[in-house]
Amino acid sequence: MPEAFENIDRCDCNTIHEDVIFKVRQKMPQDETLMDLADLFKMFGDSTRVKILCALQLSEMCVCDIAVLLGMTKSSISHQLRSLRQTKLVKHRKDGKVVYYSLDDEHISGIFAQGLAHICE
Amino acid sequence: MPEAFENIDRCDCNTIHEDVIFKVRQKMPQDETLMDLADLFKMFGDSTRVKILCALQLSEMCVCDIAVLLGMTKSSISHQLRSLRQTKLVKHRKDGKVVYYSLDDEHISGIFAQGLAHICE
DNA sequence: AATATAGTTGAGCAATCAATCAACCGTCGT
DNA sequence: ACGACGGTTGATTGATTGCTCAACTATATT
Repeated sequence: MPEAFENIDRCDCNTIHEDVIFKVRQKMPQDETLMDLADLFKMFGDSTRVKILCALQLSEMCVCDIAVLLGMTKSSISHQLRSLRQTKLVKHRKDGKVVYYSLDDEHISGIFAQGLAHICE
Repeated sequence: MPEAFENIDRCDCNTIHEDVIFKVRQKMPQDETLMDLADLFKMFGDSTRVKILCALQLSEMCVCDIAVLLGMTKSSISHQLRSLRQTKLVKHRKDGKVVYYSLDDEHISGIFAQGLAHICE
């Protein structure tokens, strides 16, 4: 039994196209990469975070600014910014009491553009 | 009170940078668009769906093929394919008993590429 | 020192979600 | 007609998740 079918125990069906499975398995990125990719896109999969990222694309903003803009509490915004910080999508600088957030990745606008292209098909 | 602060009732803080909020609010895409965008990226925010999309990028596959490849049940794969179908990310053709799935969007590879670029920074 | 404001944090809760299970449909081979 | 197989579906369940609330830190003002 070739290595391509090592997972057959957890699967409830027979193999139909051995060649396809073998070829695809060889070319697939490794599991960890795809997990990281999913975790990244998870950040774009919530409307609040999308709005925050979209806003920061237009201007650096403090937590209060974002809260007023979206009509939400500082707390909820702060929680989301924490996630975005951990995923290295936003960065922050402190000026007195105020914490200013801005984008920390040049790929974000590209990801948005591709997504919008799909929406507006 | 300018219209830029119409949401101030749901917010628990004073406005700091009126000009920034006003400018950003004018340039932001409308709410519905951003909701749709989040719904799209939600599809990329799960490792099983990412793997399915990644596999279909390499070859057309039937449900059993994908199940064997990922070591999961037909049922769980079928459930995920249903979501991907509804979001117009994959299409299917039937040949006898077998249902073949393939990508239905040319932007997917672009989205993947941008995401991977962020991962591998 | 006292107060107010900007922001963070952890616990709790309701909603969302992905895998499981069992039942089912449709097509093929006999 | 029957059984086997590929695939779908709905209900259930355990886990994840986003917002709220309350408590807290830190900086600025008086």
